Amino acid sequence: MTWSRQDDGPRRRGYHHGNLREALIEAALDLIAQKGPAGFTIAEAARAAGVSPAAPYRHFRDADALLAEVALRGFERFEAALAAAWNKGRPDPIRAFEALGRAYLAFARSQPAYYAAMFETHIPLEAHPALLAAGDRAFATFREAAETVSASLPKGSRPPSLMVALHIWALSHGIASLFARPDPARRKLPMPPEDLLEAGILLYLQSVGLAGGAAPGG
Amino acid sequence: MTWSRQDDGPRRRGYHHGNLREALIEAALDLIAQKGPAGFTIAEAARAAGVSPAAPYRHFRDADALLAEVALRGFERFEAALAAAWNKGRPDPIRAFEALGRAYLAFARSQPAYYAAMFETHIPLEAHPALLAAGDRAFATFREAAETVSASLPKGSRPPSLMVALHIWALSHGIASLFARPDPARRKLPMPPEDLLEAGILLYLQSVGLAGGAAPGG
DNA sequence: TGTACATCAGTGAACGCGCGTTCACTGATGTAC
DNA sequence: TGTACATCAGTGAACGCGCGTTCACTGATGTAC
Repeated sequence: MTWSRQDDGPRRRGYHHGNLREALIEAALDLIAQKGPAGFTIAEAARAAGVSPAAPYRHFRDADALLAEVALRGFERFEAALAAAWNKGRPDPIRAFEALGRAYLAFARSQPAYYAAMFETHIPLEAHPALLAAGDRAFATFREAAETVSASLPKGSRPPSLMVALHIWALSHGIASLFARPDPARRKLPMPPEDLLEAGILLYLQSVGLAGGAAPGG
Repeated sequence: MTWSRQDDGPRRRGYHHGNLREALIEAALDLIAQKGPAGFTIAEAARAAGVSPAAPYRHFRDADALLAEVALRGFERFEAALAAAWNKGRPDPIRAFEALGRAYLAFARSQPAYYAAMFETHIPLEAHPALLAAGDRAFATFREAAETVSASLPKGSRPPSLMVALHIWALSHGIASLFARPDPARRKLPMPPEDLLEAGILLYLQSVGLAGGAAPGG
């Protein structure tokens, strides 16, 4: 027996938590993952953080403010994941674009709590400009990819790169939401969602003259 | 002054409501439209229907059962709207396919409560096979459209019509969810979502050889 | 280095509220004869 | 056509519960001097 602490439970702490803000965000993520974005309350997050129900109000005005913070961090991670996948267009722009799409699905699959906070909480974007901006930064990777790919064409025949970016974003988002999210309401597919998306991106890029090669079979 | 009733409020009724099941579904739709799918309770729906809080339990086991019924009806209406837009491929398959996409967006725009119940309530599809079936029937219109359009190509060069249907469904769903739904979290576009989707469908169909003509500008 | 003090971050008790759910009940409706 | 009776679809009161939020408070931390 030693005099040092022997605690298994949540790190014993003094009167002050020391890191409550972070702990609440983590707790919110856990709760969202378990019960969906609706099944989360300030009180339960406080309980999970081992703190009185009044404590969270020192850090967040209300539940929406906490959710908005979760969504904001989600967008930041999302942006990082997308940028890493795009990898400045290496090894070549078409393959990097496909990797970008796969990263979208991978995020929806592996971070369903973030994904739900980002896309299903109906937080008014006008009231949270930081959230809107973070979403735009994530989308910027699609824009950059579209521009890079587009630059390979002669100037006169380039499709509007904003349109290309929006189309591939929407396609990725649709496949992620319908087929990739780990959710009891997810629909089953006779193929991996990744394959479906990859084929879609390739076909689409061909149609705007940005990729050659034969259409992928299925 | 007459002896006939003069009531403005909810139709005066006797001890029995007579149509409570329907009234509860309508009330649920209203509540979802006002506060999102989470801001709906059995108690409030009962209140809206002018009935005691215990009455709904004669018709629905719990809130989820009521929500599932709303989603089911949503899919039925959705299917009807999509089938009407497709109109058996008239005037010609390509234009009918575009009309199908527009109908998708129109539904998301004009029936946000149904749309939310159908796609955001996370009702386990395995526990509600009727719901899954209704969703499949709605999707069947996309399949039919893809098959019809595909049939215009010589047999050897037809793309898999299931793939085509899934791609256009996902694209429609992504655009509807991100840009078309009337929602405080909707993102703004520099163009009508309908135009974005129409261009996307046309480009995609071109890429699989199913539509000719120049790419739409932007 | 020590001390006084301001500020910060948490406590815990309390409140009103609305929800889900149950229960024995009762009024209305439908049906057999 | 009438009557008895079963069934159905509501009532309303009650319960326990957890949430959001507030309040005066207090322990801990940081800082000025």
